[in-house]
Amino acid sequence: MRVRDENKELSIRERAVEMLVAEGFDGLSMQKLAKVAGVSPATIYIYFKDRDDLIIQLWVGEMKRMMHATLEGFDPNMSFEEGLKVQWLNRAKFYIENPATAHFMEQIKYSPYYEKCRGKIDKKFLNAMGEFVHNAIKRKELVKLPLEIYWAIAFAPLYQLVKLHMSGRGMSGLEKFELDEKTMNQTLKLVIKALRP
Amino acid sequence: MRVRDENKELSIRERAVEMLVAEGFDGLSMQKLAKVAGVSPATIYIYFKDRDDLIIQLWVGEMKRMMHATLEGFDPNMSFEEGLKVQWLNRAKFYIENPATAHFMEQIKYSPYYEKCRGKIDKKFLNAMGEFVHNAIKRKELVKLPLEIYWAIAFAPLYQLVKLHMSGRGMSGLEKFELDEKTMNQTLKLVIKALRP
DNA sequence: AATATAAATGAATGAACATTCATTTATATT
DNA sequence: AATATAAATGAATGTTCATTCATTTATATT
Repeated sequence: MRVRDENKELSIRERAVEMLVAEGFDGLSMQKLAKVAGVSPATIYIYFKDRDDLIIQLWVGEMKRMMHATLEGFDPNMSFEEGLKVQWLNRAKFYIENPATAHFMEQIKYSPYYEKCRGKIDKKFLNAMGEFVHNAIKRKELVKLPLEIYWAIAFAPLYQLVKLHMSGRGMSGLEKFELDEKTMNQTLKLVIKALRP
Repeated sequence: MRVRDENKELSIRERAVEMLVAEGFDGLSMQKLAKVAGVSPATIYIYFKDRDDLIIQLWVGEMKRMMHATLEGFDPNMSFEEGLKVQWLNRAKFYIENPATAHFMEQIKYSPYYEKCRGKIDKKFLNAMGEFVHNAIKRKELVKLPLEIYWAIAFAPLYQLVKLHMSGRGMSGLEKFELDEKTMNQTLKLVIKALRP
C-alpha cells in the first residue's frame, strides 16, 4: 500500500495556524488552505474528519508542544520561587519563539471551539500544577488561596505582556514595546512579592 | 422623508454580539443576522457599510459603554489604592453584568479586526489612566514602573478571573467557580501588595 | 393634500464555501 | 513481477455567503 507522506500533514497544520492567525476563523477556508499547503482539498480530509476536527486537532497538537516546553526542568517539589520562575521563563520563551502558536491558542480560548478543546487538556499537567501549589502552601512559601487566584496572579500578567510584545506596541499604541529580560524579571519579582506570605 | 427606526439598529447590534459570542466569527452571517434581528438583509447595509464595518462599529459602541462604566466615580487624583479599587470593581461589575459584551471584546482582541479597532480607543481614557499612574508614582504610593507592567499586574488577573467566572468552571474544568465579592477582594489585596513600594 | 426623500424591503446575483467521488498513483507485501 | 491497499488527486456538487437593486413605504416639509 502507498504510505502517508508525513510532510503533508505537517504542512497542512503549519499553514492552517498561520492562516488562522493572519485571517481569523472566517478567513480559513479548506480550498485556500489546500492551495498554500500544496495539497488537494481532498487530501485534508484524509488527515482530518472535517473543518471543525482540523481546528480542534490543531489545538491539541500545539497545546502538547506548549506544555512540554513549559515543564522543561520543572519539578512539583521545587521551592515556590524557583518553580514559578522556571515555568514563567519557559512559557515566555515558548510564546516569544512561537508567536503564531501563542496567538492561535488565545484565539481559540474565546471562540466556541474552546468548549470542545478544554476537556482534552492533559491531566498530568493539571496534576503537576495542583501538586506544586499544594506543596508551596504547606511549606508556607505561598499564601493560602484557591488555584484560580494563584493562576490569575501568577500567569495572567505574563500573557498580557506577551500580547503587547507580539503587537510590538505599548499601551497607547504609539510607542514600541518589547518584552525583554529586564521587563520580565521586574514583573516576576512583583508577582512573587504578591504571592509570598 | 421617512425617519430611521432606532430600534432596528439596536436590534441588529444586540443580535450581532450575541451571534458572534455563540457562533464565532465564522458563524456570523448577514442573512442569519437579518432574520434574528427581524429586518431585511438590505436594511443592515443602511446602518453599516459592510460586514467588516459592522463588526468594527460593534466594538466601538461596546468599548464606549465599557469605558463609561469603568470611570464611574473615578478621578485621576484619587489615592492609588482608592483609584485602583474603584476601577477594579467597576470593571468587574460591568463584565459580570454584560457577559456577552465582555466575551465579544476579548474575541476581537485576538482577531485581525483588532488592528482596525485599536486606533479608535478614546484618548481621554488613556490620558486619565496615564495621569493616575503618574500621580501615584510621584506620591510614592506606587512602585516606579512602565505603564505596561502596571497594567499587566493590575488588570490582567481580573480578566482571567472573569474568564473563569463566565465559563462557570474552575481550573480543572470540573468544579464550579464564581467570582464573588470575597474572591475579588482577596485578589485585589494581593495586587495592591505587589504594586505598593 | 401633494411632494420629496430617505428608510425599508424581498428577491436576485455571482462568488466562495465545505465536502465528496471516481480515478490515478505509490509502495509494502507476496 | 504481480497484487493489494491506502494515499492522493482534480473536478464536481449543492449550499451558503455578502452584497445589490428595483420597488414600496412612511414621514417631514411644502
